[in-house]
Amino acid sequence: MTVQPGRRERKKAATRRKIADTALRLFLERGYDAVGIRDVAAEADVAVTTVFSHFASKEALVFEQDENFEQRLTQAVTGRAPDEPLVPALRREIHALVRHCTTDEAAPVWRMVDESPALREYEQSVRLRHAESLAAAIADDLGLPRPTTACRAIARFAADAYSLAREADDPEAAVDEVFRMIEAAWEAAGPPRRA
Amino acid sequence: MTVQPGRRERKKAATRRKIADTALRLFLERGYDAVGIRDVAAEADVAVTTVFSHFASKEALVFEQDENFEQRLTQAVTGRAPDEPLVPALRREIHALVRHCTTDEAAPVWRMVDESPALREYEQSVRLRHAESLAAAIADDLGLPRPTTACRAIARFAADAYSLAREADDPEAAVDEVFRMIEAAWEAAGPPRRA
DNA sequence: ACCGTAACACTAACAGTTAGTTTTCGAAAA
DNA sequence: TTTTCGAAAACTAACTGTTAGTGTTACGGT
Repeated sequence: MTVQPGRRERKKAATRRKIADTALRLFLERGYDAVGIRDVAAEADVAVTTVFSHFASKEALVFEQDENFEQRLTQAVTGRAPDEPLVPALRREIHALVRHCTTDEAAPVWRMVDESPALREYEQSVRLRHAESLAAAIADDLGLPRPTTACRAIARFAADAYSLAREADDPEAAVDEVFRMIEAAWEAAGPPRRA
Repeated sequence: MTVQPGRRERKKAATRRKIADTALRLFLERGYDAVGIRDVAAEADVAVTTVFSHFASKEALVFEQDENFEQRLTQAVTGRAPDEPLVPALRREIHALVRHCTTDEAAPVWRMVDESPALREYEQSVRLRHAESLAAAIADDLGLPRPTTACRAIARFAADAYSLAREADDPEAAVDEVFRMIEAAWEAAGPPRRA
């Protein structure tokens, strides 16, 4: 029985991790722009094409864990207590995510992102993808067949909250401030169509 | 007197326009990805480096007029009737912009944008820049020294409205729907701090 | 033991972008 | 007019991310 992933998949995962770790280390040591894909490949002892078979682009090397992020967002909606309203649950999770980004461990990475136009642009596209997933989760939670404009709007607003908070002097306060606005927007969007 | 721009600047502007027009024509004829910068340069009868001295990137060739767009947004705030509230003025302008994008003249360009990941990503960064300008205009309108988080949030929400409307089945209705939410968010953001 | 296939390597190229340098030519001083 | 200056554009030549094409290895199921 192959309950655990076989050696093949373990090796693949190991290669992937080695590439990602090496890349992040080099980026932080020498700067994102100063490190080429060829440098990463050489240091990780793999071929350039192998890097691109694991990651779609150079920027993707930095946002390796973004699926984690996405799942936390959607689970904040789908996995919340039955009696907890939607928006506060979302607020709590975004709070946690923002706090996580300001960790000493994660801060240098985000500083690097802020300093590189290419990475900033890529992060936006990642955020938009997350907003789409979130919109789908919200629609599902409401029993809608597919995301309405209101669902998508709230999801984008939440993504904006995250983005603005990261740039604010007091990130946590910014989350609260924007979420007061989102709460009002959500109520104005009309009744969640239940009962 | 050199009231009108001299021949030099006219030639420069002509070169710029020729490049942009040629590029857009080729992109629409053959598809964005199928046309290289070298093709554009050859067809416009300029050197490749000249293209990049006028436009920062290949994508920028498509969004040549984005400053126009930006000005219309900010002027909707700064140039509105003295008694008109902020959000409705913004709503009107976004309405007009969305309508403009669905014009027969502009539609093929936007279809091309929607089909190219690179262009979509670039458009997001343009939109974010516009949102920043808009936030600055809003802050200025309120007499604030610099954009608060609430200003920036409303500006982003407006940009989201534009983006969502473009993707919606009924763009104009989508603008109205999202702006009902924005209106509520704006009121929840607290009193505009005057009087 | 054997075969299919997924992972990876290698080569070579393409496309966007930039640096460095030189030529052209309009604009204003002389 | 002539000279001179500077910006615009050309040309060359590269660098970098990315991909296609083509083998080679070694795991996994038979």
